[in-house]
Amino acid sequence: MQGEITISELAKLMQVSTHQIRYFEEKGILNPAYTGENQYRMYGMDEIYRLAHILLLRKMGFSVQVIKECLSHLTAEQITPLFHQALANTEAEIRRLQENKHFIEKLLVEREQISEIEEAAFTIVQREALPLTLWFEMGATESLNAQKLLQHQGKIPNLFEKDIHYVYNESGNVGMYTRIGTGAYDLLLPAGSYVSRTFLVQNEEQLHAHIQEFYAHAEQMGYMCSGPLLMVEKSYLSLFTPNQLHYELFSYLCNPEEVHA
DNA sequence: CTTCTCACA
DNA sequence: TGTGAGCA
Repeated sequence: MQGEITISELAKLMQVSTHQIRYFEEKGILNPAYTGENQYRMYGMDEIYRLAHILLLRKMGFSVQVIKECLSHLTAEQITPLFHQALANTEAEIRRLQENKHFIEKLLVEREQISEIEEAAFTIVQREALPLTLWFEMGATESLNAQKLLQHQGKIPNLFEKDIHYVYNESGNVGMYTRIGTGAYDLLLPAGSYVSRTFLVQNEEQLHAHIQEFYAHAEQMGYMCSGPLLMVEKSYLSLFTPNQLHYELFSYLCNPEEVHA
């Protein structure tokens, strides 16, 4: 026995904590070469390689329990499917991080747009067709409360990171829709011209006031609004404006030419 | 510097 | 699956 190193030297060499090395020992996957008279753990080349292997497997996301089996009785054939699983898991993690990145980018873009919004301005906007999937419906006079959130939990992942579309239909109900990634949808907002207004409110009364104002404006300007009134809530934008919720009201225009003229 | 144990996230 | 505190 010659040339062995102490636990803190091994820790520094492998860029881990001494704690972690003792933890691996407690779990039975890394024993010291020997322990000295002073009870110090001492490690040689074999242990360095073994620790390197352990750290590699940890990086792949394996539990210490699984690593223990890899390093003892598992054959190469038995390990291969585990590696495929590790590959799938890290691909999933990459997708999760990509979504995270896109959301942050979207936040920054929308914050940029907030500052460009003209106060109390009604505008005509062109929209692409927008496929929406239904979350749930409620009476138009009802409001979204904690109980309702609880009842309809789980149907929409990352709800508070989404644009929530309130669609007021003729039968006096409001449908809550979000855009989901793929495939089927319950409602397709047509591409075309919409009259639109974005604003911030602190409470429900202000929101209702804005809705009334929107109707009044549409009538006054002679917009032939067809189809339902639409409202979008972007709760995540409150990150930039505490205690205020961001909304956009809009409605489809069937005669945009007359409005322009 | 090391050891161990305990509580904590 | 680790970390931090406290002790000897």
